[in-house]
Amino acid sequence: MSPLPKSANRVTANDVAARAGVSQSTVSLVLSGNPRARLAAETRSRVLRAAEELGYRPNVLAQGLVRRRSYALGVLIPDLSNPFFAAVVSGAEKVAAKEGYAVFLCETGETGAEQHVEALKSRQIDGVILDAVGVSGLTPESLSGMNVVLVDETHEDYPGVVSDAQMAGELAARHLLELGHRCFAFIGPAIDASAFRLRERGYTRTLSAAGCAVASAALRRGGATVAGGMQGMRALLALRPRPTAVFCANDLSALGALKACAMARVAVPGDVSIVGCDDIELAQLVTPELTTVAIPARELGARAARLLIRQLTGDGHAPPARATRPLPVRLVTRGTSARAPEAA
Amino acid sequence: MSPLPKSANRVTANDVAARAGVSQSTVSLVLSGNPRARLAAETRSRVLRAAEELGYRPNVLAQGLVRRRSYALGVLIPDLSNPFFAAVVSGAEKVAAKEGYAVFLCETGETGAEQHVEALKSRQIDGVILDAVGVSGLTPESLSGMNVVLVDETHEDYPGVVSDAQMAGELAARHLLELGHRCFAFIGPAIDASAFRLRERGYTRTLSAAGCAVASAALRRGGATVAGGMQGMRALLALRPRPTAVFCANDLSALGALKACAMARVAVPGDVSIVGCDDIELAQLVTPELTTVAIPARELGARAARLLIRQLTGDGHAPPARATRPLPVRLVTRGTSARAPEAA
DNA sequence: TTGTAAGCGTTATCAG
DNA sequence: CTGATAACGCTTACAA
Repeated sequence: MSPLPKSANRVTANDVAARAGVSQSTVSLVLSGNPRARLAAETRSRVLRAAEELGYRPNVLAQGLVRRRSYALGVLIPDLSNPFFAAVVSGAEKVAAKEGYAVFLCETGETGAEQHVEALKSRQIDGVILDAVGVSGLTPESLSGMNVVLVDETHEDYPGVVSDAQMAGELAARHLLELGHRCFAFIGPAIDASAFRLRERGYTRTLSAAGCAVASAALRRGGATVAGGMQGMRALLALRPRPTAVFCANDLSALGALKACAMARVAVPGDVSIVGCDDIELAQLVTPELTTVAIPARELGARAARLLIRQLTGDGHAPPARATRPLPVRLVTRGTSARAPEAA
Repeated sequence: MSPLPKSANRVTANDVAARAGVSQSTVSLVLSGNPRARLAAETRSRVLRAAEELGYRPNVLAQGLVRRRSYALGVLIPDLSNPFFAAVVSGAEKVAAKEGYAVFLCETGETGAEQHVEALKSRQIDGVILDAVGVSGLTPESLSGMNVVLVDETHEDYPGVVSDAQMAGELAARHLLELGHRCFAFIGPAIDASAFRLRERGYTRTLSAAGCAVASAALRRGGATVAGGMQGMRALLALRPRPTAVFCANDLSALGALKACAMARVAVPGDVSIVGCDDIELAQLVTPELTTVAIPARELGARAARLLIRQLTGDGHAPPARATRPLPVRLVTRGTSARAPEAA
C-alpha cells in the first residue's frame, strides 16, 4: 500500500477512448451523455465494452466541476447519539444512495452548524437536509443560494418535511386524560419552531380544552436528552401536588424521566404515568415498556431526501417544492401509562 | 474602483484576482499555496483582503481534481441504528471535520459494502474507515489502491484500530466466575476476524482455563441485535440445566436477552446473570442496569480517523501506519450480574 | 455520426 | 516575487 494512490491506477475516459479507438468526447457521450445523443450502435457498444474491460468509473469530481453539481447531499443533525436522528439520517442516506447521491454527515452539536454549512458549500454540495439544527439561529446568508429541506422544523423560507407534531402532543394528552389524570406536567426543550414546541402546544392546548391547565412549575425546560429528562423529572417529583402524568418531548427524555422515577422509588405507572415521543427501539427494552407516540423517523429522512433531490432535478421552474403534508403519528400504548392513582 | 463580484452566485479565485489586481495564480499561491511561497507582504494582504471582502471560498472539487485528493473520507458501517456504530461514526466525523475532511456516511447493511466502495472511489475518496462490514467478504480488488483503516476487525492487509476484544471476553468470564457461576452461555454472531469472535474467544478460553467449558448448545449464534439476543436467550432458557451466566457479544443483544428474560419471568440477576459488551447509553436505562464491558466507541472512531488522515498526510514513505495497540476495555459492574443461585 | 476545442476552478511549473 | 500556462477528468457546443 503506498500512502497516496500514486497515479497509473485510475482509468480515465481517455484510456477508454484509446482502447475503443474513438475520441474522448465520444466516450463521454455514450457513457454519461444525453440520451438524445445519437451514436452508431457499433461505436456505442465498442465504447461500452472498452469501459467494462478497463473498469472505468467516471470521476464524479470532474463531472461536478463542469456540471456544477457534486451529486452529494449534506445531512446536518445535532447529535448522532440520539437514535431518532440516527434513523432520520439512515432514511435519508438510503434514498440518496439509491438515487446516486452520496451524503456528507455533519454533526453540529448545539451550535456550529454554520461552519459545517460553509464547508459543504465549498464542496459545491447540491443541497442540505437540516434536522433540528435551528435554522433561525443561522445567519440568513449562510444558507443563501442553497437547496435546503428542513426536517421537523418549519420556516417560511424553506420547505420542510414534518410529522404531525401537534397531533403527537394531542394524542398524549387525550390518552392521559382518558386514564383519569388531572395533574399534568411536561418536560422538553424551549426551541421555537421546532417539533418539540409543537408537541408541547398540542399537549397543553388539549389539556386546557379539557379544563386542565398545566401549571408553569410543571413545565420543565431542558435538553431533549436522557440527562434533561432525569433532571426534569427530579424537579417534578418535588412538586406538591405531584403531577401524576408527564409527557416528555422525546423518548430520550422520557427514558431519563423513567430512570429518575426508578431511582427515587416512585412507581411507574402506579404513581406517575410517563408518555414519550418518537418510539425509538429502546422504548420497548425498558421495563415497563414506554408508552409513546410513534414518529416515522426513517420516513422523515427518506422523504426529506426525496424532496431535496426532486428540487434539484426539477430543472427550470417547477413549483419550488413546498412543505408536504405532515406525516401521521400514532399513540403506542405500553407499560408506562395507567389510570391515575386515587387522589390523596 | 475595483470590479464587483461577478455573477451573484459563486465567487472564484479569478474574481479575487481581479479585485486585488493580481493574477489568479498569485491568489492561489497566497491562499492555499505552500507556506514556503514568498510573497510580498503587501501583495499577500491585498489578496487576503479581497478574498475576505468577496467571501471567497476555494472550490474543493476543483482543488481535488488537480491535487488528486478529495479531502473526503468514507465511513462504512452496517447499521446506524446500533448506537455503538453511531458512536464510532460520531468520533470519526468529529476529528475529520477538525482536520478539514468531510465524511461520507455509508450504511451498508449486511451486504452491499461493495457498491458503496465503488461509489466512493469514483468520488476520489481519500480513504475509508470500515467498521464491521466484513472486509474478507469484499472482492480484494474493490479495496485495491484505497487507503483503508479497519475498526474492531483485523486483516493482514490493512491497519486497524481495535479494542482489546479478547480481554473484554476475559473480563466478563472472570467476573462471572468470581460470582460463583458454573454453567455458562454465550450469545453472539459467527463472524470471523471480528471483535465479536475475539470476545467470544476470550470468554470461552478463560472459562476453559477455569475448568468450565461452555457447552456447544449454550453457544447461540445470531445477529448482534436486540432480536438476536432475544432469540438466543429464549433458546437458552429452554436448556437443562439452564445456564446461570450469559455473556452477550454486544449490548444490543444483551438488552434483547434481558428482555427475553423479563418476558419469560425469569429473574435477572436472581436466576440468571447477563453481561453485555460496549456500554452504550441505554445500558444504564434499563432496570436492572446492564453489567457490561465498556468499549470506547467514540475513541475508536476518532483514532481510526486520525490514523487514516495520518496515512494520507504521510507524504512519501513514512512507516505505513500499522495497527495500533488495542484500546483498553473495562468491566462496568451494574445490576444484571449477581452471585449464582444455589444449585438445585 | 464523431472529433475538436473551450472551458469548469484550482494547483503547479516555469519563465520573466 | 509574480504571471503565463499547462494540466486535472469531464461535459458540451460547434465543426467536420
